[in-house]
Amino acid sequence: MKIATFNINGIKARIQALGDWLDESQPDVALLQEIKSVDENFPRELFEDRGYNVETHGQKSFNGVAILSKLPLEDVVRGLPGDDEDEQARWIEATVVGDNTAVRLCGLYLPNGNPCPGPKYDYKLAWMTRMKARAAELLQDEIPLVMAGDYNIIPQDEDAARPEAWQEDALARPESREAYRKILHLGFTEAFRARVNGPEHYSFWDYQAGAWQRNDGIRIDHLLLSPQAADLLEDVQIDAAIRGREKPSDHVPVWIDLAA
DNA sequence: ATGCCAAGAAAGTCTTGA
Repeated sequence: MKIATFNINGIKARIQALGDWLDESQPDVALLQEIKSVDENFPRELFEDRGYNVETHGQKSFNGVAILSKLPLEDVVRGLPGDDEDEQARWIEATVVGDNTAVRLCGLYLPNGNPCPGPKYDYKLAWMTRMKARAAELLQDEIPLVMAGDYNIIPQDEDAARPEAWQEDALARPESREAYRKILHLGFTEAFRARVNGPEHYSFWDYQAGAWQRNDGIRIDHLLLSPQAADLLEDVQIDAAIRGREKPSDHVPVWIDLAA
């Protein structure tokens, strides 16, 4: 079961690039972030025509997450549980049933948190505390669980081309990394680092200052696997070349293959 | 790089991103 995460930075602006990538990459599941669309305006027929089931959790202008899946999507949850006041669309869950096992999927768009310090950074850290509680709850089911998306976290210095430029940034601050590790330490395996060591592996390049051409990137899109999911991991890749195409997102897809 | 590019909402030029 091929499961991808992709921050598309606006569905309207990414119809061509996203469609081309889906046709080539043929993921069974694609967890999308920053659809920047309300549910009613999401062009679901573009994906249904390709054989995908579509579930969205959108909002006007900003944020918004979606799941595309060739397998039926069951037990959909929209919004990160734990705060009824939170109106930002950053979390969606669903279950798919593969040939060998069911898999619980969480698609997430973790808050950026800049500028920090400040209220946006407080929101980021509070959101991560809430995510940890939800993750702990889901782990109790002891079925394969995949939490994938734009974490807006640079886990370690080797995950940035210029780590010194990010030292004071909400993506790399010690408090951010600590909150990320607290989630990991519930028992998750970060798929990419389970398979690939070393620097120069990125999932985001800024549109400005020729960041892509200079490979001035950061790795902030991650797939976290529960123990039951980690045991099924067969492959993990970053589709970096997508970033060099016409009208790209500033993020690229990251995907895993699970023996599910 | 405390905003070089991009997207969205809107019809000016903001806000947001990371």
